[in-house]
Amino acid sequence: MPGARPRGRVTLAEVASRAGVSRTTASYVLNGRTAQMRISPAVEQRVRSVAESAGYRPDLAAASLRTRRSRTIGVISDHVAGGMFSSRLLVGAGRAAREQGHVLLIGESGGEPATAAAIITEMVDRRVDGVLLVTAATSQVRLPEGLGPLPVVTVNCTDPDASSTSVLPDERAGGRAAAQVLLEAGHRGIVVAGEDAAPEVLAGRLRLAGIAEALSAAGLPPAERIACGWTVEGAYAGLAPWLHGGARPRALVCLTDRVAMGAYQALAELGLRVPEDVSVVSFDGSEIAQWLRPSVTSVAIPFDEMGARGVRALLDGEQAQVLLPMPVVDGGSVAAPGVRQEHH
Amino acid sequence: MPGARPRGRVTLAEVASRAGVSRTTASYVLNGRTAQMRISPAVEQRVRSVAESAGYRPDLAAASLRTRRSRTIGVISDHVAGGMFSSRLLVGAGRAAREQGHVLLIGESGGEPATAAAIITEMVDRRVDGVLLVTAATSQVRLPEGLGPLPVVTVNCTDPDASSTSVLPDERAGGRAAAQVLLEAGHRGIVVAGEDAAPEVLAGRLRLAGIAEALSAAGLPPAERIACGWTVEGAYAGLAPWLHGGARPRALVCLTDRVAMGAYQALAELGLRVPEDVSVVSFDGSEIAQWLRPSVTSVAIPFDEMGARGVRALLDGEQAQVLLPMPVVDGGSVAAPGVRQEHH
DNA sequence: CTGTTAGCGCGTTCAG
DNA sequence: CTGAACGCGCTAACAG
Repeated sequence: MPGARPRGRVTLAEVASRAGVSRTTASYVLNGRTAQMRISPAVEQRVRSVAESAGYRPDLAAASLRTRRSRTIGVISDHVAGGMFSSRLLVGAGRAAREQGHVLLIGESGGEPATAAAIITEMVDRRVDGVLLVTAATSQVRLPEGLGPLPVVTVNCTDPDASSTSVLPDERAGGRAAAQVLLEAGHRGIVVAGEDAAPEVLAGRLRLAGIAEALSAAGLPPAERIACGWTVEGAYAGLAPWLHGGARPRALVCLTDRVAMGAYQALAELGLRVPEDVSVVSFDGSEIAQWLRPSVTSVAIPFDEMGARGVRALLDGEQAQVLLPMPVVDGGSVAAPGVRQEHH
Repeated sequence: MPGARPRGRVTLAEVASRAGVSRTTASYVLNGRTAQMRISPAVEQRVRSVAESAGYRPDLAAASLRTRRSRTIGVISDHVAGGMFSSRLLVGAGRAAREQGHVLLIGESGGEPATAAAIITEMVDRRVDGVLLVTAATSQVRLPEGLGPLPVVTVNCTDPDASSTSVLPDERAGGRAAAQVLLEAGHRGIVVAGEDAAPEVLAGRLRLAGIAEALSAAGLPPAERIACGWTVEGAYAGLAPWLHGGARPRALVCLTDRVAMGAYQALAELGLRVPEDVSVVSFDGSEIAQWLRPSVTSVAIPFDEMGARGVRALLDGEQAQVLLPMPVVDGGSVAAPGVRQEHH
């Protein structure tokens, strides 16, 4: 059929008239309500094929006006979009949203409450169906005002009252897993490098708790702690003097991959090899872990999955605190204590 | 005034009636069309204050139905959201969009044309005002179908006909800048590590061209090339044998920060120090550059700015190929050739 | 049973 | 400065 180019958009009225039915009937057919409306299969078929061949797409603005829903989910984050790998959360969330015909509206506050408030206003104005409140670091956040009765799921964070549904990595189990990797390799004396200082950041605390649990369960004393922040520079600055002072750890748990990178630098400076001299395990499962030489075994934050689960929880109206497992990504940084290689 | 809680939303009709005017008048006032409609200042003031105190917010779905605009921008990317630092583009784009009362609708195709098509459909259905087509790597892309007459700005990429407005980093000038840093430090023999192989990736080619230009302008012969991909592993695997074979470069340009990281690993293995033995400059300006020890001087991709410029170009209807400067982020990886430190 | 008429939702805008 | 129509899909009430 020549000249049948689908120029412009086709309205429901047009589909209806071409199919020789009313808008109402067309609407019911296309929304799958033929059963309760007892519409004849013949009519249904006709409407469907017309809609199909005309490339009919409902105008979501019009539908939205009526239904007060927009098939749109708002994602409000502090530093997720710009984050090194937390941004993967957006990928998982986007995929899950698309599977249900939804789309993501994003807004990054940069940690500014005023910006967050502005973002919320914009999203509410656009009638988002729900909001994902996301943080780059596992933490507690106060639910911002202005969301009204909108469904909210907090991802990688909880609010103080734990009143909302939340999706979090199981950091405590992750901590146990990290320690377990070293224990199973035969290590006994484990040193932990990293900070738990920032009071609103939960990850450090929980990871430490998990490590402590695993050691305790194995009948071992608590691990030695080297406080050295969360960063590459901090880790190097904290560990280098300690090592220069003669410390010779055999097994090191770094609380983030960045700390592991700083640790590698400090160890290399002393000529200590991974894993021959020191076994290392870290957290986050970021690309950094794989880039180190040898790659470091890391307990991964499942950002992708967190985003997807957050969206599903939102759309399915789930009411729960979801704890997602943190998979151990094996690297080449762990070995049995074996024979200690001596050199200077 | 007690009990004046702003429950639910206030409609324009309500504002109008409270102010004792028609919806029309209220609409004109709130849209700033008082001048052309010759509305009295008194009425204007009254409407404004009522709207303000009632916390009036227009229903964008309704407005959208009429105006066919949504104050929403679609961002369609391949691997930006999950990218290590290209995700910063979303931050810049979001900020610029918000400044103009717009919001970002994102969709990541993962490089799948089918997914991209689905995303486009969803965005068109939601009447986005325009689309930012973004790639994580500087490249050429064919404009996808289905966008119809929607304004499109390509960011970090161009289409083969260069028909659309595009925003790109000035990779060629960046290449010149990288070489310049080494030339100004007094280096003459420069080696380039990295790949230009992938035909659709422009960055490598342009960076190389810029480097060649700078060397040529300085009356120097072309740089030696070590092809070793774009990755940490690739760079290490490519450079280590070369160095073991006795090569002793004094100045190295790495085509990405990841290559620089691999280069550092290979250099360290040979006991070659940066910058005493080898000066290193790289590209991307990612966080990796700062984490290396010493941090590597890197020619940065201004992702943040690219996102912002892309949005502005879209909203202002700009028609041009924008080339953004790539700032040199100084690190501690460059020194004068000076006295060569010998050791093994 | 099968399908239609009619009005809603809310801001915008043309003709008064 | 106002009345009324409009954009488009949804759905309660109703007729063939």
